[in-house]
Amino acid sequence: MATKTEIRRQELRDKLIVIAERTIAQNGLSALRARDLAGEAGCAVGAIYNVFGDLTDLTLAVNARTFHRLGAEVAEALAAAPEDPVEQLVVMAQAYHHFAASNHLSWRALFDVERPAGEAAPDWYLAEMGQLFTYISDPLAVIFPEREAEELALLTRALFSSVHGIVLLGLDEASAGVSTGKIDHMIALVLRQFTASRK
Amino acid sequence: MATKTEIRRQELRDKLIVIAERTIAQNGLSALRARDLAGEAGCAVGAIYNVFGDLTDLTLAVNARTFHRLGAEVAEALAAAPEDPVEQLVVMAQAYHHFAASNHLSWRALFDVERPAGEAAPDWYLAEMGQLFTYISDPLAVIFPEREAEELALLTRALFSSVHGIVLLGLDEASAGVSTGKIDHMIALVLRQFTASRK
DNA sequence: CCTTATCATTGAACTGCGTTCATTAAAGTG
DNA sequence: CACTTTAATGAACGCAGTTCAATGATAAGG
Repeated sequence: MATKTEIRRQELRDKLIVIAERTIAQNGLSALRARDLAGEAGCAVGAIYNVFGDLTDLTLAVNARTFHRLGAEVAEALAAAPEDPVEQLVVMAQAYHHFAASNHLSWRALFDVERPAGEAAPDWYLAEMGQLFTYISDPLAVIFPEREAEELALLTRALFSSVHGIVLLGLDEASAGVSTGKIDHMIALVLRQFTASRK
Repeated sequence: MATKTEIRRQELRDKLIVIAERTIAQNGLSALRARDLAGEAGCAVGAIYNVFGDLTDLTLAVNARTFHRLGAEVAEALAAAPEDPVEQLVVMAQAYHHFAASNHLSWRALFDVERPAGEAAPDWYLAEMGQLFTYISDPLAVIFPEREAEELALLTRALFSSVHGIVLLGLDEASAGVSTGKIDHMIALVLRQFTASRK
């Protein structure tokens, strides 16, 4: 067994993830450079490639952590939310917005990472995404008890995508000085209006 | 006057835009390379920089045309739509989806182009966007006659963003084989449910 | 504990990109 | 036609990600 080596590799792996996480959070995905990374980690550039296939793999490792933090914040908001299912949707969506706003560059890296066309998303992504969808579909099932499971699934995806779109385009302009309160307002407007007629 | 030169430059400009448009449409923004471009246009690499500041400027020129085509298709769909304002919204949103699906890589280039942080969007972008927003806010004003202008503007942006989000995430998976019909379904679901309660 | 074979680490070199700018060619002018 | 001014050229530059022959460390056997 190669314990010495394995331990060192694991330590380097962790160190690189921490550094990459900070770099992305502070300066964005485009600021992630192999030489800078090696310099900060005190290793050779080649060492990065002993531990990650390429920089995209490293970015995916960072993204997994980011997505996990996102899921945790949404779950936390849901736990503190009132019983009312509409309010739960609003609270979760605004938690999503809050996370995206407070972790803008890390959040963008979730979607800006290069993904080979037509390749399946990683398991951790599907798992976290499934968890988010459950948070949404549960209150939706209460609001729309008559709807079939299949249609509820479609509604769930549609609502998630809608909130995502509002946050995405909203933050684009928020960086140009548009108020963040308007985004929360739009989210609430859409969700409340969407659920105003429960059928 | 430098007519000879100006004509040549204009011709090169047009030729480069056509080539870049085709390259982006067929192989995506990342396939746009200065040397390939010069090779296809039969000019020197440096000539590109006599006519465009950089490749981003060229991309923006292509994007202006793409956005204009998008606006025209939405307008065309709206012209052929029924009187009912809800149906108009659905028809326009599905036209947006159809354009994005049929021009996937060109459509993505609209959003994937590098934009310097905190810099104002180009005029043509704001103009086309304003036009799209008008198409949306007109039927919305009919559906929600009680709402204030400010809130209607917010609703307009929110609905556009929602449809955009549904199309964006939907096409991501559509490239992995998910049906395009589901996207139309989600759009209709959201818009119909959103407008089911007119207050 | 030393020797040696195996494996891991290193960083200079390779490739590919956008962009520049000294050189060369063309255009305008008297 | 000579000459000045202006434009076009493409080799060269800088800066990325990635590789791999050379170097160093580790584990196994005596």
